[in-house]
Amino acid sequence: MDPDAKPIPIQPVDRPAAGVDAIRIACSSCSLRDLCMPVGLTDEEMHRIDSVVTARRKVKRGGSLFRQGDRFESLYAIRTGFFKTCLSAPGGRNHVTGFQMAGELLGLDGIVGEQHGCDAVALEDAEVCVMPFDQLGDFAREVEALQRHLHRVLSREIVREHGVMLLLGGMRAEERVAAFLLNLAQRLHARGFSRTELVLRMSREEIGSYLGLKLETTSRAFSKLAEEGLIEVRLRHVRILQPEALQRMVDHPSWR
Amino acid sequence: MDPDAKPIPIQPVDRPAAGVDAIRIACSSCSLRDLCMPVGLTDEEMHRIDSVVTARRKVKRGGSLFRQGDRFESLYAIRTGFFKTCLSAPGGRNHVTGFQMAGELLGLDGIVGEQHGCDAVALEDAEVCVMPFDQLGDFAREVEALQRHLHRVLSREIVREHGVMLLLGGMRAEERVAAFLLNLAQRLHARGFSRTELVLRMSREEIGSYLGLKLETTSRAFSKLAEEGLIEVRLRHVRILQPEALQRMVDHPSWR
DNA sequence: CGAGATGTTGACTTACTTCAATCGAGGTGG
DNA sequence: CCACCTCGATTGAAGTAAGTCAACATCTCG
Repeated sequence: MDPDAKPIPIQPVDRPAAGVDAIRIACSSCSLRDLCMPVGLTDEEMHRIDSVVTARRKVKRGGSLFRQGDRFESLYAIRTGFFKTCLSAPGGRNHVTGFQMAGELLGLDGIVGEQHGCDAVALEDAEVCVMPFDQLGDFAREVEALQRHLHRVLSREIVREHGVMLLLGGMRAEERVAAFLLNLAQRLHARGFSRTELVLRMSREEIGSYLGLKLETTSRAFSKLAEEGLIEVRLRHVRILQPEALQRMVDHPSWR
Repeated sequence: MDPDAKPIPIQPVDRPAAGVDAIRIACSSCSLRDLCMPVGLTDEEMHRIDSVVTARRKVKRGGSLFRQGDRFESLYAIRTGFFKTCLSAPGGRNHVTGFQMAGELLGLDGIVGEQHGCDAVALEDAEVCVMPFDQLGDFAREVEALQRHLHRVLSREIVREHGVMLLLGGMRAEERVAAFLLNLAQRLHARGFSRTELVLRMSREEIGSYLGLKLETTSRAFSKLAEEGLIEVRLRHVRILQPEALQRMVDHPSWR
């Protein structure tokens, strides 16, 4: 089920892999810099950050970057690919707590307790930057901008989860799916993709788990939204036809 | 509806209020220190923290410590009393995101965005320590232990919300209430109260909002648990009769 | 091409909501 | 002191959204 779980080769910075991707690891020249890192760093500070991000790691589709209970040592910044984070509760049950894309951080819930609090599974072949947390902390004590950035990233995750709680606590199936699609589209758009056309990387079951719905209910909600002319769906391809109408659903849910 | 919303008098450290509570503000001599602050600080560092916590603030039952949209300037550590945090979504709807008690921090979701992301409402007369976040940050850059502590507090909140998402996403009413009661009892017990006997500070409606249930459903769940002999309920007084059985409900929910 | 995974749809069941009536505790004023 | 009121909690009956079970369609990949 999980072909390449743990022993994934680390790509050291001073010995880049051969081939097309043999680029030196450097945040200073990374196109995602504005997403992961604070803006307005001096060259000196930027150079220092380059020394914190020591390695990259590739994760194949279906493989885990880390698992619940693994020793926490690093945060990971996604360079390419798409992840889900999920909790495995006792009894074989499983709950998706989020989906993450390029430029977003993984592992924040591991800081307390020294071990990862969830699984991070790649939904497509992915590559991440490894950021040893001790070094990140050392550096954050020297550079206020980085410290502030770290605090904001943590706080943003708290706010994001508030939104999910709102969704789980008081929206009906179609509204949840609408919120999910708008959120995804907005994040993809911030990365230069279409605001209205998206390809889902996850199954109906994974979406359902995230939204607190069964897969059948999720599927029905997609169909209903399509029937109402708000979206166009064919399997994992979704086109948002009436973003304002979807937004209205999210802003004015029918109860609570 | 809200007798003392905004203009609550600040109690400066160098001019303590007259009367029984005329104690110098000092984390170093605070009984809740182990809950709010990292352990193992030197006297010097402890003294420095005392200079960060510059003021206390009293909030009457029903009053707000801060409101969604207020400018974020400080974190607050609860000294006495009990709070709820709630999001007011457009349309007059309202959702409780958490309940906080002595020794816990309020305002973490305000760090990103420079403004508070929720309302913090006192469920009983309360007093908090005001910790200006800029100063806290300055100090965290000097003392690694404080920095680590801050990171852990933020991370812990993320983990806590994961638990709530699990609850909202996949448990039935009775299981949610069981989880809620056990969590409350555990936190109260860590503060020296009984592990089995508790007085709820919040209404059925507020509990329901937190758990994603209507107040009637919440009430029914309480009654059912009582009927099954797991708890004893009289209004807001709850006695936990079979903690293990409750724990089993939480560990082995019937679906998802 | 065929097998297995993934997605859709229908019929039925269930858990929660909704609406409404009742009860009891706490507070106020005659 | 008690009648009265209000608010929160409880309980019942009816309605509904989502879950469950199952059949079928469609895509993917060896």
